[in-house]
Amino acid sequence: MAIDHLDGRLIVLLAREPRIGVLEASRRLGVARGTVQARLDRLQSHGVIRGFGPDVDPSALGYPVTAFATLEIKQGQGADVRAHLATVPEVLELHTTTGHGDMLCRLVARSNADLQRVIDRVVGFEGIVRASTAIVMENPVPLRIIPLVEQAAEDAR
Amino acid sequence: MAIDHLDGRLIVLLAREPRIGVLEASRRLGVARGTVQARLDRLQSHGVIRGFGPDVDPSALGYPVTAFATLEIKQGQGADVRAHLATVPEVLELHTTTGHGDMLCRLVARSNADLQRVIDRVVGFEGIVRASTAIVMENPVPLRIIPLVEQAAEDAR
DNA sequence: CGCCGACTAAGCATATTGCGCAGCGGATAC
DNA sequence: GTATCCGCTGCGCAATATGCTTAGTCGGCG
Repeated sequence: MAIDHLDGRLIVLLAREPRIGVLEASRRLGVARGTVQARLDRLQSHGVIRGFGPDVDPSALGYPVTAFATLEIKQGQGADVRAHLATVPEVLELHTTTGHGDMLCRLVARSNADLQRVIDRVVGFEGIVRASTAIVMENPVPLRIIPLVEQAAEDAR
Repeated sequence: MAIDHLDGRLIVLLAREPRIGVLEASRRLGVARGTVQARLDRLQSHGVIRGFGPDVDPSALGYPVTAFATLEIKQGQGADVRAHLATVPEVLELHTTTGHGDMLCRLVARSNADLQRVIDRVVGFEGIVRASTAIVMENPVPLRIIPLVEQAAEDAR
């Protein structure tokens, strides 16, 4: 779904100041409250905005180490491996990618030593042929969406 | 910061039903409103909960293609490359990782053809020696935090 | 034993929400 | 040209939530 300029401003506003409500947003955007409400409903029902879940920082929870693991899977074992990885809390996300029928997953751990435990648990499963892990040192660009929203809103102009 | 069982339940509740307010949360958890308010304040001030930003779906915005690019950087060019990548809206996140002074970034694009444009823009910068890209086909485990929160709350028990 | 921190329960003024209403363009179809 | 539709506005209403304060209770800890 395409978004227009007002949608873009609304999303950016909400991203920057999530605590504000519909009424405050309408004041900031200079439109009627009903308009903001209608736009929000539309954005949510169209799935552009999935929700407003709390943004939890794993490092504040005691998991300061992040890593990405590339997994090589034995043919035909994909579904089993997925189910296995879904049971590991430290697996924050999992993608299947082009390449060699591979998967890429994001892991967190309590320490570098703990990462070993996590990796052992991840790869300790029949069907995973090989895993190569890259530990994250810095995160210069944290997961963001604002620039893309602005781009999309601009395109619709 | 360690979280206790009530913190864990609160976070999970908010993650599952973000629209509920403090009062409703206190009803669901069976505790007083002031308690929920105090817990929330504490979680936020300690950075466990960074905020409640809208969860935007790039594919609904017209960017259905996701890819991960591993970048090899020329020595000493790290800072410049970071600044460059930060200007590309399609770069949703960027990490520096162990390995070969490498970086890993998440990209989105409007189509596979458009991905070529994005990659050209990403690597069209002096300082990037090589890039290898993996296109995401499926996302069996979307970015999640609930299992980790439950784990952390359990550990504190 | 006394203190302290956390939780409960209640109250109050204010702000926000969800909802419906009529009116008003601008764009579109005929 | 004109009828129609759609989105936005501005308003009002009752119901509800918020921010804040107070007082009382309970358990742990030095």
